[in-house]
Amino acid sequence: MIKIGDFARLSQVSVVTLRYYDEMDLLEPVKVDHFTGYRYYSADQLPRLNRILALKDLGFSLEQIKLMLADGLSLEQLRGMLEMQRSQVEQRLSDEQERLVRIEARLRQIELEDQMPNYDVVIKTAPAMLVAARRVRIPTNDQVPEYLGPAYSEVYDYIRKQGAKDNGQCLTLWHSPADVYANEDSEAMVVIDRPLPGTDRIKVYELPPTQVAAVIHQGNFEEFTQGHAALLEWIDANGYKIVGPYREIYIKYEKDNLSDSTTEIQFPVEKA
Amino acid sequence: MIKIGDFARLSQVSVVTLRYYDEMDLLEPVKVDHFTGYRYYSADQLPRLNRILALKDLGFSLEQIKLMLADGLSLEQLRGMLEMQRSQVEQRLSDEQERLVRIEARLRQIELEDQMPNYDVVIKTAPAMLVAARRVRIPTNDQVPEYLGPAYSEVYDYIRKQGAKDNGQCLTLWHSPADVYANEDSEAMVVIDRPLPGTDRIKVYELPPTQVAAVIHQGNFEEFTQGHAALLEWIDANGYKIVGPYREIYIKYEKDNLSDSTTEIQFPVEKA
DNA sequence: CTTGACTCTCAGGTGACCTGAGGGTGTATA
DNA sequence: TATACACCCTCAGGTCACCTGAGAGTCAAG
Repeated sequence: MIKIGDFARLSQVSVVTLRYYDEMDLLEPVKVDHFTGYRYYSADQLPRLNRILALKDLGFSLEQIKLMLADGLSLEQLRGMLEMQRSQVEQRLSDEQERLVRIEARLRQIELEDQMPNYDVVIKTAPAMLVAARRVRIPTNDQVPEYLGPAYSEVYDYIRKQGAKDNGQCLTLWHSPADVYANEDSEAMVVIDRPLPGTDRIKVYELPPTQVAAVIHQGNFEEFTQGHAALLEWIDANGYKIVGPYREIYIKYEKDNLSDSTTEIQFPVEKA
Repeated sequence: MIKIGDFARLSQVSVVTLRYYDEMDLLEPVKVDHFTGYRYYSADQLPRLNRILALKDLGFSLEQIKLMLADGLSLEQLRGMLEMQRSQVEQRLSDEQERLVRIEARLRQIELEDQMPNYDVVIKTAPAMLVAARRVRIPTNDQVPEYLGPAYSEVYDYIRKQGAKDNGQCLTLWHSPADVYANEDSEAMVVIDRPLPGTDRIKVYELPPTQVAAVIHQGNFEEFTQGHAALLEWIDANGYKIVGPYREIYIKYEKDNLSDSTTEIQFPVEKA
């Protein structure tokens, strides 16, 4: 008959934790005094407690440990749980490894530029969307407005003519690589909420959900190259690779005040 | 002016999370309608949100991120935080790696023995303790009781004669390696609560706090070898090394019923 | 004017504990 | 025998980064 404090000293587990394990039905004292509520343990309970600690050390939750300590658990089930745990730990391991890579990339960037980077890259999954699109080839970089403008007008007109509605989102897909600025192959798209028939000039299809690396660019379209550079560098430094045409999503756009625009640049990526 | 739901869709952050960031003063809407409580965001806030997400991805807490986003933080401080984070991530990384090793050791053991291992090894720090000790050499393994018994009597007598008190804990230090069972060099110790003078035969000193790998052995002393074997195997499989004489701590001990004893076996270890 | 999508606040939950308040218990010493 | 002191109890509330759900108010379209 060992009082909780002595049992705590023996096992190096805090009194609070022992009470918590009691409450969880994970390790119940051999006796609880009915009048005082005092908990009394036995030396025979140390192996069970040690098993709990060992399993906790392997990363199992108390709930899982309770299962594993219950008798009637087959060896197969036990092995299954261990294997699941192994794969989870492997996952966490690689997560931490990637995190470390990202931290080191940021440190290097600080060394080089003497400031926090201007762009923060985030990985996300762009949702599936139904779009109406007009694809055009643009001879030189400064002709972009002159080609994209009419392309968008054409798409919007078509949508209106079909009696459908856009939901306000529009984006451009650039089929040429990010570092090519001549004869670019681009696609002006407007998101719509229900299917329409397509034509030769206007295609209607669904963009599937896509994992992308993204940055927010604020200001003129001419400075997009900076965002592209930041993204390309990040993608390279963090072990991703580009797997499709990149997207420009126009979040804030006023013709009269182009330098106050906000645009998201998204590169579809996968882990290399 | 973007409503919270649209801002959530743009940023792929849940509405709940945005409200939480507002409450944390991490990202406050540009405007909150005083009557309805509706939050309104601006596209200009996306870069800040992206920075929050990027830093969260590096493993920082929201509290740390708040600091890092506050202006007036020098580049030096920033670099310091990143370096701290790097070392913490490295720590977690090696923790997970060790965890993986332990899981795989357990899986192997299950394959071999077709059951959960009998002993669960835990790493802990044995606290510092003040002891009175009598060191004796024991010719053969079956003479252990015949030598240790008188040694303990001598220590207890000495403590009593000095008018001091033992606190009930006693242990044996084995200076010979665990796999040697002849001519063993052992030390019978009793924990005391205040300093005593020593003699030729009885030494009084403080055992420093020591990191140990430990198992609980239940039953006869003759079966200790199994516990030793389990410990040695674990220590080897998990990349530790033994750095001192091992200890036997008598937790439950009745002369009349030796097979109902409980003993802790502790090997002082360090990471190899 | 209704419908339906959206928004608000507030309370409570998650896991594995820890802290502290307020009060009872057990034993050794003056 | 009184008292000091270490120990034990329960219960409430906190941690972190959110999520769930209830109940009620708001907005835009039809």
